[in-house]
Amino acid sequence: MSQNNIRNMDEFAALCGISRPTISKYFFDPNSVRPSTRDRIEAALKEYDYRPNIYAMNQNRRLTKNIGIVVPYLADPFFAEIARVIERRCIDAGFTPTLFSSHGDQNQEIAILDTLRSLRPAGVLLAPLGRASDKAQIEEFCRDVPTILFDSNIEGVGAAFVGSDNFSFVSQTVEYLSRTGNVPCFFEMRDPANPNANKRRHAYLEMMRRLNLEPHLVKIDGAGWGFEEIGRLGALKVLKEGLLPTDTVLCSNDRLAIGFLSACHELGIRVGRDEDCTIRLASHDDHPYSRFTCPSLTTAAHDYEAVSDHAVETLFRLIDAGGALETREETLFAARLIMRGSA
Amino acid sequence: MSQNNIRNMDEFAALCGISRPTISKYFFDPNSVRPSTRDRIEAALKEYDYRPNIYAMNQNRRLTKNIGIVVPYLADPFFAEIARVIERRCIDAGFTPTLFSSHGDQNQEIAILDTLRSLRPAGVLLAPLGRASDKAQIEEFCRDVPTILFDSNIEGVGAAFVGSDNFSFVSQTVEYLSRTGNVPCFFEMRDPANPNANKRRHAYLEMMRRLNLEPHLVKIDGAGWGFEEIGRLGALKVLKEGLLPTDTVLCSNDRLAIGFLSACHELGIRVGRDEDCTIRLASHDDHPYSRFTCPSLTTAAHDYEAVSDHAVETLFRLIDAGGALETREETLFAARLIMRGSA
DNA sequence: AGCTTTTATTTACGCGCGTCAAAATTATAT
DNA sequence: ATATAATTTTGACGCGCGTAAATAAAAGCT
Repeated sequence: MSQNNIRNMDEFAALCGISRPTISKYFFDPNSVRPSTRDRIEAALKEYDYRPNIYAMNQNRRLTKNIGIVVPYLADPFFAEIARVIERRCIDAGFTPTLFSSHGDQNQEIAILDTLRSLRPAGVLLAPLGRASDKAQIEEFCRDVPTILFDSNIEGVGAAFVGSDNFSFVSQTVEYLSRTGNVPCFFEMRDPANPNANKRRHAYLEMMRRLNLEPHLVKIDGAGWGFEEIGRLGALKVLKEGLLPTDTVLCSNDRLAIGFLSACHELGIRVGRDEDCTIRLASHDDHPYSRFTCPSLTTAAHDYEAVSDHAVETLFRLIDAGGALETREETLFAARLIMRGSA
Repeated sequence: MSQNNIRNMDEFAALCGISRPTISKYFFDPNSVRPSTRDRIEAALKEYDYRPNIYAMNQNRRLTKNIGIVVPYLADPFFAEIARVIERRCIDAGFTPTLFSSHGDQNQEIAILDTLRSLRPAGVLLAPLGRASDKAQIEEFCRDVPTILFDSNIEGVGAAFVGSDNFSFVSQTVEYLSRTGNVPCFFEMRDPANPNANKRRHAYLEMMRRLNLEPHLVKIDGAGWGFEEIGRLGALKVLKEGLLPTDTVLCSNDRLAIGFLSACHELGIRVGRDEDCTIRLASHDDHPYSRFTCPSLTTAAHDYEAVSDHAVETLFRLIDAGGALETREETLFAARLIMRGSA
């Protein structure tokens, strides 16, 4: 690699012995030039280490190669993990992903959409905050920018939704718990931030109806995204006051369950399938930490890869199609029951 | 807010009744124009909702308002949290932060630096991978771009380093454990990815020497960033084979400790201070989940806020100073011992 | 060899804004 | 009121690249 004195594409083109428009074409899509030309450019690229100025590049392109990835709460390893996979796929496809986290805050989510607008991305993968989202703003954004929603759906908004099938999650855990032990009650936040929580409650009620079992909802107080602490405090209250209707608890999600386990430990209550255990606990999501809790969590796992891959593929189709699909697609992936120590 | 038909700064300037160079000046720094002018611009801004094209804007600016934030592993909530705080500070100061995660991979880290170069950021806050980093590349990057290292130091690289004082962490935990119980052994990975791990080992050895106690290092196998699983497998091996030299264990970091607790639970070993417990366990970092483990983790806490704030402030000073500080600064913040159930 | 199709070159313009210098205006101080 | 300093306006150029149309060259085919 020689000294990099190349100031612009003109100079690089001269060094290549190839005209600038062709170089420009190459950088937009390396396959759009003849293989022999491509080889010559890439040989020169190796030698001179030139990179076009991204600002000048994106200024007048019809379409940038940028992709926005927005998650509601990055401190949740679940989202960190899914963002990682999506990012990888975008890079491999020649795009430049940028990751944003709303950090559980509506204003931040709106600010991110605003920033994204000015980035003029080819497409956006958006996991909305859910109940806390300003739906009108998101809807307007989706009209302007090709967007795929994931994880958390907003009816009719965005070109497609890719997520998990909440009924598949809950039906499997309910079926397993009720088959192998006592009737499960459903432990959840009173006002869940995420629409998946509501779907899970409905799925629980529906499953209990089908199994001809009496449903019990245990609703706990708390707001925000600190689910572990909310679960812990809620469980402490419920356990201390003897409000738990059954000895089998199904948490709406793993983070609540982690808090529940913590409360049980504080109170000396043993959780699990063993003889000396008084509570069985299961949950949903297969949070990255759920295998390291004590006891490890029985849970229903997202198909991370499938959700990520399908979201990205749908976005690429959307981009190729010029920003609109024929109909709004909704794709849900089934869960996989993971039996561990807690139930 | 009226219809946004404004195509460029010229049109907006015309609507404002203010010349374009002044508008341009305003967008670079709102305080650089007379208050009355600023008010007029901001009134028009409210009415017409214009935003300058960031690509055209950054193309010829001496300095962009971009700041790069790079963390080694975003699926670790510790980094997610610190990134969140740093991001907030940057936005409040009028910068545009962009978050990158190396995902524990050297090639990704290098690719990120490459991307950052072409973003021409005003400054970068970089938490390197550590041992896995390509130091030569990082060094070269730091020569070109004003960079503050945080969390994990590389001697002599970057304009400054901001992190935690590992000796403060370990001295407090060692002192506490040995004062209130048995001699602690030090549980760590054989080849730690992070330089802090080495500093912690040295601090442990030094503290044991000072206290006139015999040190015991327990080194476990494993590579990568899945510390919980590495800790779990290591603990299973050590516990099963009776290789633990003392009943008091000090883990190098919380994520290893989470795995250790998991192993103990699997083996029916009770951890904590109570009579019926056979092991006491403490650790370092105050990982966001450490208060929810069973038992909750006694640990030494980073001063998140102080590290984030000081890193950001140092970066701003660096930017103001034109990209170079007189001398390379190293700032370390002390830990705070957090006593919980595990020891 | 002659034809067609594909690909590259030439030439030229424009994007939206940063920036500069000189002139004009406005605010502040005396 | 006048001088001085601070700010804004005017007018103009350039940044690095996208893109378009006309032309030329190369490749593929018969």
